[in-house]
Parts: sequence; C-alpha cells; structure tokens
Amino acid sequence: MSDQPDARARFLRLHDAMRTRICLLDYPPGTRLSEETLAAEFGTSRTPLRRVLARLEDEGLVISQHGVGTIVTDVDPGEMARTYDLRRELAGLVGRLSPVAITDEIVAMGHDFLTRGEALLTNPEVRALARLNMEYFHFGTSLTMNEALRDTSERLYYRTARIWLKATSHLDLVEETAIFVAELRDSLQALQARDAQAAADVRRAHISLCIARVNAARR
Amino acid sequence: MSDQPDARARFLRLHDAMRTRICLLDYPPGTRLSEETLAAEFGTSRTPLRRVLARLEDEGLVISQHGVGTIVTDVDPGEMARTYDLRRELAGLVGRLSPVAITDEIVAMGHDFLTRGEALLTNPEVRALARLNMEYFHFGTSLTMNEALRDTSERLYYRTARIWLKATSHLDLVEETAIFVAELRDSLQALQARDAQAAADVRRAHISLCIARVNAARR
DNA sequence: AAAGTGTAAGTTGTGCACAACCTTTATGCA
DNA sequence: TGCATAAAGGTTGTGCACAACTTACACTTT
Repeated sequence: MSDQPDARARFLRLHDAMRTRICLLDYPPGTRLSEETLAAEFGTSRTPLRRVLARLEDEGLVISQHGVGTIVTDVDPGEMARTYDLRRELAGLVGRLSPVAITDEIVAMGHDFLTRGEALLTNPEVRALARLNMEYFHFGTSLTMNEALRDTSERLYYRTARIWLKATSHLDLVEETAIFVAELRDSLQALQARDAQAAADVRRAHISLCIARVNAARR
Repeated sequence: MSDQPDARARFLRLHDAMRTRICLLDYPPGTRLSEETLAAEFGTSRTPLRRVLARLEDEGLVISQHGVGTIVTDVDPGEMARTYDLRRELAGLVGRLSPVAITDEIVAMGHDFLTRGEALLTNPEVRALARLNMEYFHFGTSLTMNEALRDTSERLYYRTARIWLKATSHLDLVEETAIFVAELRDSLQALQARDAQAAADVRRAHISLCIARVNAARR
C-alpha cells in the first residue's frame, strides 16, 4: 500500500527522529553525535545514517567537522531574531497565499488542540508543551495549499524551535503554557468564524509576542 | 587562508556546478543522470558525488529512484505558480527585514548590472541572459542582512529558475531581454535614491509581471 | 499471435575497510 | 619544571565491492 521504498521510508523515519531529539533538547547544542553509535542504535550501518546527518547539516541543525565529530549547532541570538522576523511574516502569508477552506473537520482539530492544551494547564510539563506546540505548528502550516510556504515555514520552525524551548525553561513554564493555550483559544475562534486570514493573523501576532518575550528574558 | 577543508570546498563546487547545469537546462527535466559518469567527470568516486545528489534531491531539483536512476525533476505548473507567489512576497520583505544601507559600492554594482544588461540588447542570447539574471538575483538578496530570508529566497529561486528559462525560450527572447533591462534600470534608480525598500518593490513588481507573462504564454 | 516468464544489463543503496584529520596524552629533552 | 614533539585514540571522509532493485528484451508456452 505504502509507495515508500524501504530506503526512503527509513531515511524519513531517522531524519524525523533525529530532528525531534535535537529540537526537544535531548541533544542540546554542543552535543557531539557519533555516527557509529547512532548507526548501531538505529540498527543500520554508517552509510544511511550519514545521509540523515548530511540533511540535518543542510538544515543547519548540526555541523560535521572532519576528524572532530558531528556537533549540534547553537543559534546566534541575532540570527535567531532575524529568523523569527521572517517566520512572523510567513505566518501571516498562510492566510493570503492559497489558504484552504476551513471545514468542520479543521475546526474540530482546532478544538482538539485546545482541549489538549488545557489539559496541560493542570499538569504543566515542558516536553509535553514542546510536543504539542510542534504538532500545532504543523496544523497551522496545513492551512495553506502553498507547498513552498509550508516547507519553508517548517524548515525555519525546526531551526528555531529549540531556542524557544531553551528560553521557556528560563521563563515561567506555567505562564508560557497559559499563553499558548490563549493562542489556541484565539485560533479556534478564528477557525469557527471560517476565517483563514484571521487564524493566520492570530499566529502572526503570537509570534510577535513570543519574540518580545524571549528578547525580554535575554536581558 | 581559506578555512574551507578540501571536502567541503569540493562539495560546494560540485553542488554549484550541478545546480547551474540543471537551472541552465544543460540537463533538462527528465534527464537521467548517472552517478558513475558524473563521478568520473569530476574526478571523484561515487561517494562524494552522492552527497551532492542527495542535497539536490532535498532541494527538489532531482529525484533518485532505486534501480532506475537519478532524474532531473520537472515542476508542476500549479506548484510553480504558488512558488512564484511566495517568491514575490519574499522579494518585498528584502526591503523591510534588516535591509542593508545602500552604499556607493552597491550603486556601482547596480550600474554595472545595467551596463551588462544593455550589452545583451545588441546581442541577445538566452544563456547569457539566464546567467546575468542569476547573478542579479544574488545581488538582490544580498540587500538584506536576514540570512534566513536570503537562503530561503535563493532556495526558491533555484527551484523555479529553469521553468522561467524554458518559458523564455517560448516567449520572445528580445522582448524578455528588454524587460529585464527595464527592471535593471528601475532598480538602479531606486539604489541611487538609497532606498532599499524601493529596490525591493521593483523586484516584487517585476516578479508579479513575470508571473502574468508566463501564465499568458502557457495559454 | 499473445501472454507470461526468465534473464541480462544497468542503476541506486549498503556495508566495510581504510585514509585523512583533529585532539589529547604521554614522553623525552632542555 | 616547562616545552616541544610524537604517538595514540577517536572521528569523519573516501573508495570499492556487492546487494537490492527496475527495466527491457528475448524466449517459451498456450
């Protein structure tokens, strides 16, 4: 049924696993990854794993140095700020470039996200928050039919996600969770109005606020 | 002096060479590339070359199929249109997100581009036009300090460049050259006014016109 | 004649051994 | 003791042989 050849399927699986680990800070910036060890863990040889690391390097998540190792990158604060600037603009574009029609199903998904977010309020946990945020981000990009916009947004998201997560550890987790739930609430309202542009604007606004918050925390 | 290890330098060289060949239609869509042949041509083994092809695949320029070959992709017209939509927006953002200060040197570069463009008017040639267009595009993205915006713009540019080139062959080359020179002229005017936003708007407007032209030619 | 089957050629994917390289540590010498 | 040097260990990069896979074609069978 699946038209994914084994090789490609495995590549996607490993890539996703590694990307998630990096973005969830299982491998904090500076961590030295061993090709041999990872290959053994995933039950392959170095060759397919190197393909994965090569892509992660292209995406800016790791950097390989001959004779040294493959190291998880950190992100320069200035560059991160500029990346967020772009992410904010792209979030707004989701509402303008080939937005999808908001169906009942999409509204239901929005409602589901809110429910799951509210569950976090009673039991805040940074990893669960990060995971939900990641899932919700994908949901957000799925609101445009523009593939290039989707791919670009996700690429930039994964580049900055762990920095937000690191900042969240320093900020108040409870407060950050509450802010996220508020975003989910605003978002659901826009979806219920069947207004894709409004939903995109909600995201845009919250990215702006997030930038301000992280900048304030850095001081 | 150069801090590029041999391996990385070679990778960048091969990647750039292959990308240029694909975008200049030396390898038209559908071409089947042979790892062995290419490796021999570049004087390496398959291994480093496969790293290059892997990245080209991530960029959407080729697709590798086990047992079949590595094939230069074509772009779906609808997807291309949506990619152009995004490129148009990004072009405008260059003027708003961390634009550089327009120096005399930058103005001189703009003037140089115009001179070279005008030289093409007397002797139009599609390859030379494509090359100049590519160089001018890089010049355009260099007008922002936002690395993510630069990288993203270039990524999308290379994804669509060959489609524009293919369309140009069908359109009138002389007319297309004249339009490009007109853009260079407008651009220079904006630069001379030291107005980065105006320069970005010029590019934005011309991408819009390009979209309309290609769409019209397709009918 | 048509359909099915096997075989051969050509391609990408994988695993392994080794080369190239960097870092750390030990060692010898002043 | 201090410093230079080399040696050792560990890492990524490369080349090669072979596995896995697809396609095309010839051949056989119905």
